[in-house]
Amino acid sequence: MNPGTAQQLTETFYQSYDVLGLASALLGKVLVSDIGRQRCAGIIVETEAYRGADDRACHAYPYRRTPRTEVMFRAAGHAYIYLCYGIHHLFNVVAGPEGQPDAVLVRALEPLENLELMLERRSARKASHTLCGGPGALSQALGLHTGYSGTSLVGLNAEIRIEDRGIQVHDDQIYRGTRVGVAYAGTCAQRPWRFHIEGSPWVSRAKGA
DNA sequence: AAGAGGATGAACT
DNA sequence: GTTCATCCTCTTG
Repeated sequence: MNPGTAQQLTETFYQSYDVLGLASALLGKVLVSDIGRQRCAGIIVETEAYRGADDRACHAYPYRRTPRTEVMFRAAGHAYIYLCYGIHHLFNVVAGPEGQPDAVLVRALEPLENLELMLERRSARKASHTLCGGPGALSQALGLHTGYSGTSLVGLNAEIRIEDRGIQVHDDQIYRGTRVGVAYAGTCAQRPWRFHIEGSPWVSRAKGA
């Protein structure tokens, strides 16, 4: 695609990867929120994969349906947003075909558009790696919250969407390691299902990461 | 009906 | 490095 143009990711894009493939394919893509007539955007630099079939760290393991996890059973390309520790709204992209409860957690963004609004939402004075570094932080910066869980990321009217703006990320630029904060998941915690752009200063610096 | 615990972040020392 | 805010969701009784 031409540099400078923005191509919204389609249903076909989301459907053409399994959850691990999508987690790495989303690196370098641009997460856009168009909420309250104000647009914010950031480049996805860190993700984690969660798989309902066999991953104890996934809320929907083992294919567990609850009102909250129901969204993960939908087709790829929806938002799954839930509340963590009573405070933080964590944004995920549903992956896999309908009936397969997989999702990609977006953990960090490089701020790209409308830094003013992000700073205001975060009560911050200047941009640093903490502005969008961490799943709760980036959701707050973009105005994402549980009220948007289940919404589609596809289509002209999507308030939350992901775009390809021609940023290339090669495989050898992708760091792969263990996920953050999933020690309770036993051996699943050792799976290298966390991905981030090597050397990016915008990656989260969570404990145990 | 009640209780436990969590895919975190901020403000401390 | 440590502490703790804060409340929803799920499990159990």
